[in-house]
Formats: sequence, C-alpha cells, structure tokens
Amino acid sequence: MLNITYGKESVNVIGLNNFCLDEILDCGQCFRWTSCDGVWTGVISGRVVRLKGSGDKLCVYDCDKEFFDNVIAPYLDLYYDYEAVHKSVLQDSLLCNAAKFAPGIRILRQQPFETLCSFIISQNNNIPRIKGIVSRLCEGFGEEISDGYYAFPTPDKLSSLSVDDLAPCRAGFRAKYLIDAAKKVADGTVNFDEISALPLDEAREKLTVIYGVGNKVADCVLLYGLGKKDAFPVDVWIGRAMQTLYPEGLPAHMTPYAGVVQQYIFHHIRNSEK
DNA sequence: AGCCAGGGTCTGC
DNA sequence: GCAGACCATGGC
Repeated sequence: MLNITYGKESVNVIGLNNFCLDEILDCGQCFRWTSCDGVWTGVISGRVVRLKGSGDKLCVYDCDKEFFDNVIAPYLDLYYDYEAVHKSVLQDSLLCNAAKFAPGIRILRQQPFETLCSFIISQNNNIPRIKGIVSRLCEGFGEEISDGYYAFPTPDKLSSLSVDDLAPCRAGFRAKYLIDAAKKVADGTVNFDEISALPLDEAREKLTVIYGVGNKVADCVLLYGLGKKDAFPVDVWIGRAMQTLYPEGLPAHMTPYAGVVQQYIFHHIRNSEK
C-alpha cells in the first residue's frame, strides 16, 4: 500500500516495492532522462520533472497533486503489482538470475508519440546514438520549457518538416520514417487512444501501417508507450537469449506480463557481462 | 578497415 | 515465405 504525501513543493511516496529509478530509467526503454547527484531529470508532457528515490521512497520535486495523479503516477506505473510479477519470475529456474539482477525495473508508460519516434530512431542503431538523435530532435523542433529543457516535438510540427529539415538531427535513413509517422498521427490515421483499446495483435497491425515501423518497433510502442504488458519486443539480443532460454516461447503463465520479463532479460544480458 | 548497433523495406527466387 | 542487399551514422 502506497503512502503518498502531497506537499507544497513536492510529492513524497513511501512503501514502494520493486522500484529503483536507476534501473527503471537506464534499462533501454527511455532515452531522455539524466542523473546527477542522485536526482533524475527528465521531461514529461512538456514539463521538467525531477525525481529522487531511495529504498521504498520516492520524491517528486516541483509537483502538485494534480500533476502527480494525472501524469507522474501513470508514467511511473506506480499502481501495477510488480512484486507479484517479480516473485513469479524468481520461481523460474531459467529466468531467476535476470529477475534478481535488477529487481527494481518497471515499465514506464511514456507519451506514445515520443515512444514511437524514439523506437523508429532505435532501428539498426545503438543506445548512446539514439539518445543523441532524440536530444537534437527536441532541441531543434520542440518547444523550450526552461533553459536547456525542451518538450518533445508535436506531431503537427514534425509533419510539417522535410527530410532536409531533419538533417541536423543526423537520423540518417530514419528521417523519412519520422515524417511519415508524424503525418499519420497528426491526421488521425494512427490514433493512440483507439489502438490502446485493442488486443495486442490488432494494435500492432494499426502501428505497422507507418513506413519504417515493423513488429519490433510496434511492440516497443505498445509496451513502453501504451501500457500493453503482454507485448514482447524481440530484438537481436532478446532473440539470441530466447534461443537458449525458451526456443518455443515463454511459459504460458507469463504471457500477461511478458513485456516485464523481456525487460528483465534485456537489462541482464546487456549489463551482466563483467 | 571492418563490424556492429533495441530493424525495416524492397527485390528476387 | 524467405534470404540478401541496402539503408546513414558513429564508436570501437
């Protein structure tokens, strides 16, 4: 049970299980958060957000009740039972090491358009470079919130641009994909509210109509942006790992939260070497 | 220099 | 249906 205190300048949460900001914000699901002196800074819904966590506590700075309830809590997925998922995965002899490695991982519910663009950029790319491209995209075409912090560009803004306009971002061949995605979101061809209400397979089909979006990118959007825990993005790393772990797929009882398991595995294989 | 990076499209069998 | 070339860019 969470104990939440709404202060004048911050909101404090006590009683969090399986919650570690260092693991959540640096496991390859998001690309804009930075950590300094134990405080994580990012931008959500056009606002600068600062978070500090320790143990079962979380402090959200510069935050009132409304912003916490409407934006922060859903973003950090505070009300999903990660303890139950973690315990379940611990009991699996092939996956328990991955679960033990980072027990505080959670799946963020990021803004869908930002998630879509971020994972379009991710294709055939590496994480440091993804971060650089996303950062330049925001600085170049997002609204400045306060000194040095930018909102993610809106679909309308990006849909008005050309490949040449995007050249400074150095997104390479992905620039044309970003523009098509922005156009389809801006004109309603892709409607996130509608997609989030659909079952996984149908939702995926609605996203892959975008030029440059295949199953993997679609599943990342569904998992990290639309809250679909059963989405299971398979990249080269997960593909290799699954070949030795579960060639026929995850055990059936894990299907409802396969995406959480995927994140445990991904973070483990990427960070446990050495 | 060559390979790889949280892939997808297009072509040719 | 499936393999292979190709796509920009940058770090190692």
